[in-house]
Amino acid sequence: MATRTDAPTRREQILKEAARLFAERGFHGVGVDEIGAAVGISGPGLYRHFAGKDAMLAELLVGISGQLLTGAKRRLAEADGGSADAVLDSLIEGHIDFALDDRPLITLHDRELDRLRDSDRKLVRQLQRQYVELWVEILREVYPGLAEPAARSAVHSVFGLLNSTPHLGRPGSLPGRGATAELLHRMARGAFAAAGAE
Amino acid sequence: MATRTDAPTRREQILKEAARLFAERGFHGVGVDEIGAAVGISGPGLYRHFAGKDAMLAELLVGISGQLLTGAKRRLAEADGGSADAVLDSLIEGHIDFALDDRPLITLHDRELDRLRDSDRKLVRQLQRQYVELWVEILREVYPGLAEPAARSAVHSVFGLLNSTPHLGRPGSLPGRGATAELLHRMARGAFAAAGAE
DNA sequence: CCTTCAGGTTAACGACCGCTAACCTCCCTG
DNA sequence: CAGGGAGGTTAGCGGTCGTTAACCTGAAGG
Repeated sequence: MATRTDAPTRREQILKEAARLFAERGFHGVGVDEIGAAVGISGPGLYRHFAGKDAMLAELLVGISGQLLTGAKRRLAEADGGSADAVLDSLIEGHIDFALDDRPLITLHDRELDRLRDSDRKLVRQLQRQYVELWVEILREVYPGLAEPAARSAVHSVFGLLNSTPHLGRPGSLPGRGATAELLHRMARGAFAAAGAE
Repeated sequence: MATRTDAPTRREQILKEAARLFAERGFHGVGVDEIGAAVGISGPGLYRHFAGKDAMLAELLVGISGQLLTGAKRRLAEADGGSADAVLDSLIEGHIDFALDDRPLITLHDRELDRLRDSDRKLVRQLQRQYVELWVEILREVYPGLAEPAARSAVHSVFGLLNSTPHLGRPGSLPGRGATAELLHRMARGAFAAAGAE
C-alpha cells in the first residue's frame, strides 16, 4: 500500500472543507458560496466537480461508511487465527483512530443521514449495518453469554462512547492524543465487559 | 410537587412538536409551516406564542440543560450522607431516564447548540458545564486516583454512551425499556470503572 | 349589548440559496 | 500555431422560508 505523498486534488479539498463546514453548522446551514470560499474558488465553480450540494454530502457519507467497513474487514483478516479478544481490541483501535483523526466526519456520520436521496441513504445504512454486525459477531465470541439484541445495543452504545470525541474540547485541553486514545479504549472494553457480565 | 393533570398548553404542544421535528430533520430543515401544521394551526399563527423560530429552539435547549442540572442537584441533595457510589448510580439513573423518555430532546441537546443567539448559547453552555462538573466531582470521589482532565473526558464519553439511545432502533426492537436501562447502567459503570483503574 | 382581547386566518414582502447560463482564460496537444 | 477542453468567473432566475401586516372571530366582562 503506497502512502500518498501527492498533493490533494481539488475534489478532495472541497470534500474536506465541506465536511468541516457541514459538521460545524449543519448541511442546511452552509451555503455553496461558503464551501467555495473555503477552497479559494467562489460559489458555482463547485459545479465543475460535483453535480450539486447533495452529491457532496452523499459522497462524504458513503465514503465514511465504506472506509469504516473496509478497515474493519481488513483488521479482521489480518488477525485471522488470533483470538477474538485481540480482534475486538483491533476494531476498537481502528474506530478510535477514525474518531480522533476525522472528527468532522464522525459528526456528520450520525447527524445528516436523513438529508440523502433514498438510494444513497439505503447504501449508507447497508454499510453501517454490515459494520455493526461485524462488531456484534466478534463481541459475542468474546462474551458468549451475550444475547444478540443486547450485543447490538452494546455495540451502538460503545459507538456513542467512542464518537464522543467532538465533545471533548478542542485538541489542547486533551491530555494528549495517545492518552485519550488509551482512555477511550479502556472505557470501551470496560463497557463491553459490564454488558457481557450476566 | 403536584403532578400535572391539566391539558398541555398550546405553547407546550408547540415546543413538543418542534422538538420532534428539529430532531428529525434539523433546525434549518424544518419550516414554521410544518411546526404549525403539527399542532393544527398554520404557519404564522405560531408568532402569537413565540417571538420567532429561534426563540423556540432557545427555550428548548435552555429547558433541557436546566432540567438536567436541576434533576442532578436534587438527586445529590436527596442522597446527602449516602455514599458517593450511590450518588453516582442515581446520576446515571436520572440521565438514562431522560435519554429514554425524551429522545428528541437528547438529540437536539448536542446537535443544534450553535444555532442559538450568543447570550442563549452562553447560558446553555454554563448549565451544561455545571452539570458536567457535578458528575466530575462525584466521579473523583468514587475513583480518587482519577485526574481531573481524565475524569472530565470520561464523563463526556459516558454521556455519549447514554445518549446513544436514539440509535438503538425504534422502541420495539429494544429488549424492553427496563432491560435497556439496566444494560446502559451497567455499561456506564463498567466504563467508569475502567477509566478509574490506573 | 358593546367592547376587548386572545388567538387565529390569508396575503405578501424581502432575503437567501441552489443552480444554470453565458462567457473567459489558460494549458495541453496534434 | 490552431483549437479544445478543464476549470474558473459573474449575472440572474426561481423557489423557499421567516416574518409582518391586515383582518376576522368567538368568548368573557362590565
